[in-house]
Amino acid sequence: MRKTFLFMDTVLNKVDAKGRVSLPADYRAIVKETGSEIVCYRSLSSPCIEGCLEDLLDKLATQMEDSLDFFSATQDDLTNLVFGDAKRYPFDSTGRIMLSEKLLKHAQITDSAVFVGKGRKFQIWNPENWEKEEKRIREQVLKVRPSLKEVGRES
Amino acid sequence: MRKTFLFMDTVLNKVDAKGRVSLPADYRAIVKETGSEIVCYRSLSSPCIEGCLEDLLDKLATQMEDSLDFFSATQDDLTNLVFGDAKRYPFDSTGRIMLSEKLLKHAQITDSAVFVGKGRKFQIWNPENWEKEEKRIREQVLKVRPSLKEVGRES
DNA sequence: ATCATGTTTATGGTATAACATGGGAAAACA
DNA sequence: TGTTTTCCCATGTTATACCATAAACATGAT
Repeated sequence: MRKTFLFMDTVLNKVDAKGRVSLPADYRAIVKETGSEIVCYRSLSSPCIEGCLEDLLDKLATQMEDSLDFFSATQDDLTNLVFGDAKRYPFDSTGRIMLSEKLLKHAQITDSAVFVGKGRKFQIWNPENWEKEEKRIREQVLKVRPSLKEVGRES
Repeated sequence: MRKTFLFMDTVLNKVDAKGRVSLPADYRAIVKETGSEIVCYRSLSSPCIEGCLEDLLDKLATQMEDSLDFFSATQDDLTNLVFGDAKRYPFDSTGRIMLSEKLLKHAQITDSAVFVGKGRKFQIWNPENWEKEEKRIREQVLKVRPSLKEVGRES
């Protein structure tokens, strides 16, 4: 069981009529090596699916248990929101997960999907939506931090 | 025995004339793997049934013993209510539990019920009531704490 | 570079197992 | 003995596991 792992890269895969899609091989390796499982839920902020290892949500559950008391109203709302939407998505022997209708609809995904690494988490986007989103993010970043234009150039 | 136990997802099941309802398969797996039992009681704050593993109530009892708020009247009353109301709900070979008239009435459940995951706990709602409740939570949470858009992101 | 070869990955199709749910028999209870 | 609860079988549906092929990739030799 390795200590560090990162969901990375951007991978385009097909989604078949049953909603099946191959989890990128690198992601599968992470699941195997950590012994955890993939959990997905609708992103609260974007029209995309978000995924992470179950370990991360378990950590969140423990934090909530410890920081807020058993009868807290805030805890009530939060846990409903987060865990009511999340669900395990195990992959079969060929490496595919089956996305639910709810998730596909939220992300406007029909016949193909883009996996985007985010470190401890990843996102699954409709390809056209992701193209726009990536553009938006790049422009936003350069607006806020013009100095980043120089990043990566050998000078 | 697995490392993490999280009640998740939102699943709609039918309730038959006898008050029987299938416990979601994922929940049953948790019960089997932990060797604990499902305990249900009327929610103190909402018109719904609340459930968890017996282990969790045991933890609550221990917390009350050890608490510096040993004489907190409120905590005391709340725990009394829970333990006075709680009861084991074992499931049969087909995976169904039989909800009592008391619980069904409190949650206004008749012919169908929605299981909502809450991490270490879960809730059982009348479908229409849950629809309203989910809407309320989403609006409430995003209004009060916009930063919660970041829930689940590593901080 | 180009080609050949073996390996991993993606994807379509299908068989199998698991699940939810209706119904009913046996057991417990009053 | 009537009522309730528990247990088990039967069925349609759905999800899962598995097989087969095709595409992508890495590797080494020419």
